[in-house]
Amino acid sequence: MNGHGAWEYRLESGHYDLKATLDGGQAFRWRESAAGWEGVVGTRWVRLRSEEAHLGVALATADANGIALAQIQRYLGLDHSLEAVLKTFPDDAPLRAAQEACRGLRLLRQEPWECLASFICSSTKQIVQIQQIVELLSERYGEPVEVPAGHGGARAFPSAARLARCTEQELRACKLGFRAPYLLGAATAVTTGALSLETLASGSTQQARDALMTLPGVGRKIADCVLLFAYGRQDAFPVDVWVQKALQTLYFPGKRRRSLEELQRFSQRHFGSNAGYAQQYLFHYVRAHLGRDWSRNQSPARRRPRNL
DNA sequence: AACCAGGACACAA
DNA sequence: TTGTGTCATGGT
Repeated sequence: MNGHGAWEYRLESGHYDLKATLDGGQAFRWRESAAGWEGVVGTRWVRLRSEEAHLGVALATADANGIALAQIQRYLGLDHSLEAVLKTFPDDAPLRAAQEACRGLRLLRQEPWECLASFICSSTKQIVQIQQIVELLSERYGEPVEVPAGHGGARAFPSAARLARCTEQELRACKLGFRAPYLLGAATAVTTGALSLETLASGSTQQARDALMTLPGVGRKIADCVLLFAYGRQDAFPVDVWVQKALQTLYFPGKRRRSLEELQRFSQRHFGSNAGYAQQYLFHYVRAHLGRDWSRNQSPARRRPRNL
């Protein structure tokens, strides 16, 4: 244990961009402090700090048998080679630029329920607002987890069973708005076993997608987010407004507007065996480096004015 | 102060 | 199939 009541470990990681990965729209509970990125993985408080070629990992309790570290390693996507993944990207200008701009960005492997619930809350919300919602849900309905001495409290993301016992009004009070009945319905389906999140790990991606899409509030995009960010399905390719604009502008510049379905098909055949990774690189690239004006001015998806 | 946000859904044509 | 209005809330 160090001087601040936490147990310190390390994970070999190569260069790892914690901000891009933990604060880039995959997960919503990580906060940066002076000592590093703090969050909860499962029922464990964790603080991460990026060093030269490894990650410093601080835990609230000793990890005698290495189980905690193994879980965190998996969560961070360290059990696969980033270098090998990037080599499978097609050699085109947009992806080269995205790779250059996103060094050290990785895909996480989150817990399915937390990921699913978070993205049900995500529709038509900015990332900062999703973070607020997810934090409110955790504060009010999550179980407390152990934290280092002198550290403020922390809670796990609430279980499906706990959220299923909430009323729609209680969820609306967490700023969910029209998404409240969606989350309630999904929590109920998962709790009763109408949908088993465990069995989605086996079977084809399409089968898992169909199963997820039976849940209220879960369409193609949110299903693909869960498949990619929780189940590691690289053939999932979530197309949100940003990715849609990125694909249209970078791959069909000045051409007629491609429908969502067309972009979906293009992505499947163009980006190869790690399409999901490419998607996250494009998403992060256009958001972080091209920014908001780009989305306004060149948006081919922008709704045309009424009365015209 | 408008505009838009890691959409889904019911409904129209 | 493809296109629209609606839903709730607040950041920029």
